[in-house]
Amino acid sequence: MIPTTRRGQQTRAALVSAAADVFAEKQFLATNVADIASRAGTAHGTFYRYFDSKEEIFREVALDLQRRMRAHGAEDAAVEVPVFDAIEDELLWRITRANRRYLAAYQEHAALFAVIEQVATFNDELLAIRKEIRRGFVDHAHASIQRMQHEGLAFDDIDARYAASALGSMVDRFAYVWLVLHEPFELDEAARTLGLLWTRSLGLGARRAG
Amino acid sequence: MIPTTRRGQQTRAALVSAAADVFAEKQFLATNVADIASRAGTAHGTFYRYFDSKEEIFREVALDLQRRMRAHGAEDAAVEVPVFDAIEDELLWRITRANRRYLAAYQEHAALFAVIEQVATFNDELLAIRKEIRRGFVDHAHASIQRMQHEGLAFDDIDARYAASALGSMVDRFAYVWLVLHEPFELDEAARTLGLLWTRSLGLGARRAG
Amino acid sequence: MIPTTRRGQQTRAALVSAAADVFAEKQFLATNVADIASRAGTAHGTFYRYFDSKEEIFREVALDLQRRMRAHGAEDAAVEVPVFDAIEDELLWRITRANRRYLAAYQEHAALFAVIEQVATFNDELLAIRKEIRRGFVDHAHASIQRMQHEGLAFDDIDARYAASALGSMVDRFAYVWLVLHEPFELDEAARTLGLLWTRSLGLGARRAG
Amino acid sequence: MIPTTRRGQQTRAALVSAAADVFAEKQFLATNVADIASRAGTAHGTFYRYFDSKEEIFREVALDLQRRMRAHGAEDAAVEVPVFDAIEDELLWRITRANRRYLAAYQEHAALFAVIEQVATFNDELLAIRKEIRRGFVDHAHASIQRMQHEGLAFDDIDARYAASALGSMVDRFAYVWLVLHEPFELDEAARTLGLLWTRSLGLGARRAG
DNA sequence: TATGAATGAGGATTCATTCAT
DNA sequence: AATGAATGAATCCTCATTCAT
Repeated sequence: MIPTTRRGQQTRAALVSAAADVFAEKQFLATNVADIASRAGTAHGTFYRYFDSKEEIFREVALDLQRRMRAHGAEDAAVEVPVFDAIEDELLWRITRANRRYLAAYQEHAALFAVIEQVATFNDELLAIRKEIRRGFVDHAHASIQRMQHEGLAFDDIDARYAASALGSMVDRFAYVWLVLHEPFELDEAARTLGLLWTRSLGLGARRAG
Repeated sequence: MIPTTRRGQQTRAALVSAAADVFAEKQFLATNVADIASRAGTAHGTFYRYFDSKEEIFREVALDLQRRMRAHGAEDAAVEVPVFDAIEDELLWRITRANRRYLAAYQEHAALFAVIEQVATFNDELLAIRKEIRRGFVDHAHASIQRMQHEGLAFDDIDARYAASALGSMVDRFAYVWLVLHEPFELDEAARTLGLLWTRSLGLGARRAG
Repeated sequence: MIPTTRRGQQTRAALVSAAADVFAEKQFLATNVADIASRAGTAHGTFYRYFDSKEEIFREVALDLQRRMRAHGAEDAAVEVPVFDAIEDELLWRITRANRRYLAAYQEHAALFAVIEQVATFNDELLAIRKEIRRGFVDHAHASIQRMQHEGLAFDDIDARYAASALGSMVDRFAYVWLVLHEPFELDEAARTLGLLWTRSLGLGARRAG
Repeated sequence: MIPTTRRGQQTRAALVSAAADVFAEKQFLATNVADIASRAGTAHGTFYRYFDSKEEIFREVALDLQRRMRAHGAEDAAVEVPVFDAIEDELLWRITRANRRYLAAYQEHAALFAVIEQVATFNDELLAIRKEIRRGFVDHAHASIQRMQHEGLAFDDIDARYAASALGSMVDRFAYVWLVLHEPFELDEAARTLGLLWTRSLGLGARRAG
């Protein structure tokens, strides 16, 4: 339910914000509505004025994150592109930058990503949102690979959809292993490596290392 | 607790087997001990003669799977290696085969993998087992990449550990997206594509598509 | 609380009217104050400006119905009485007409009667009102029977109070079974049958069917 | 759920018995599961081993009552019938006895009847049970009246179904008014009066008071 | 060893009512 | 007078685990 007065809006926002914190701290299962309400400084019952259930507020938190990630991507797109000698250099630069962006966003919200990952394993609606977050990344890759294949810049003996899904998974899961499972990696080196793996696997950087 | 009598051993085995079925069907959270016991044809209380908790029997089921996967890999290693013209051909063949093996195992036990993935998000012990299953795959890749780098067969401008983790994630997550999230892929094409992406990203198949 | 301004009176009336509708639709327990307020087009809090509780507004609705039923009876009493050959004919006519009136009123407000019946089972005040509605009918019958016994028109081997209660119950409960429990009956036939049972049971129509 | 061991059966029986007591004392709405469990001397959770909800145990209590009433009727049917001068005398005797039986049973379980009446106003399943209890009485009356009409013992200008329902309602509601609403009546006089009203209304005792 | 009954902590949700604006 | 936000007590039900036989 959406409040009409300023006071209501503040309360609702406080609940969403508190929920994001608590979910990040205690994950989904260990979080209970009472935690969220008390963290937001409201009565237990007030929660139910705005949300029907713990699932619903979680959805809101997850959608917020999705929205912020998209906004993040857009603002970042305004960055000026340097001049390159070769098209392959530019592609490597672009891909590395996109991966870096994804990793950085994951890093910033790692705890929330971890919970979303968790909830997606037992809640279909959240699974859909999780897939949605992923899709933006993968669909974009799919289109890029197809374009590069047409332009003779990428090997055309592989299926672009398979490749996009696999390479998307590579970045996505690498971030998870790094930031949620805490295997020790480092942002710049990760972005560089993933960029190289990505471009070389598609053939973009083929002559470079020859 | 490990039973001494034959009857006890049968009961215990029946519980583990029933648990694997029920966990695969209803995931971890929705499964309750009563389900497992009744599926095993024993009384509810009997469960606690052999296991301390739901977590413990799950651990056993997960370890069983891990054991079977390792056995699978070993038996498969006995397959005869054909004669190749070039070392790159052989590497592609080996890597594709390893990936195919992983995908096939995942396919066979997809439901259980999905549950392990779920439980690993909120249970540290299971997370360790999950990492263990993953490590076999990734450590092997790490060693291989290092060896290939030393032998001049792979690009040496990337960190082998980063690459192994990333490529391992690629295969692992691809399997999840395919078999748990049900994006439509096909085993042979998947193994072939993953093999090509893997080898090319490391430089092994560089000349091939030139 | 009774409002002084015209606006207040309108709001209060809107609440009572809305309450009657909602109570008839959802019975008492399933009705909540928010329903009534929103049906009346007022804010939730406004309700409590005029009524102390859900019970209180229900009492008002019930009393309204009682008032209307009495008015109904009164207006009906103005109907001209035809000329009869025998006193028994006239009594049958009067009793049938009274029963018909009660049944018709019940029919018109069946849903509300049903709720009153419900609330009377757990609320003493409403039980009193329910009895009140009933009493008008039964006391009148009691007096009539006594008079007829004195005049030799009715058997005097039965207690008028027992008989009045029993016969009142007969009509009252018949209406409930018909209109709330939905056993299929028909108004005219019902009024005729009840009238005959009533008069004969008291001896008024004894010779008639002999 | 039905227990297999003696111990379980005792617990279940204790719960049903406790429920009957508590329902009779506090009616349905004010009764909560905790009351029943503690009255039965069991833990709260034990209740749910045997019953899914408060509604379900109430159904059991109500069905118990229904069963006992039927048994009551049957055993009573064995009473020897005296010799009468006239058929009307015998009918009056039989009807009075049946009414007395119904009133006595109601008297014995008045509190439970009251609750069943209550629950039937908001629970469809209980309403069905309530109707069932009533039906035994009314159907029997319906058949009797038809038979008496065929044999010329009862007026045939009224519909037997209407009459049976009305007269059944008369007895049923009289009992309620007496034993639940506590209007002061007395068993023997009530049975006598109801018997006379019943027979005379149908014409059976027509000459008697002539 | 097996059985099935008993336990009781724990958490979600509702809604009549009060309060601040 | 009206609004709608806030309150929090009350109660149901689940289920992992323990116990008595």
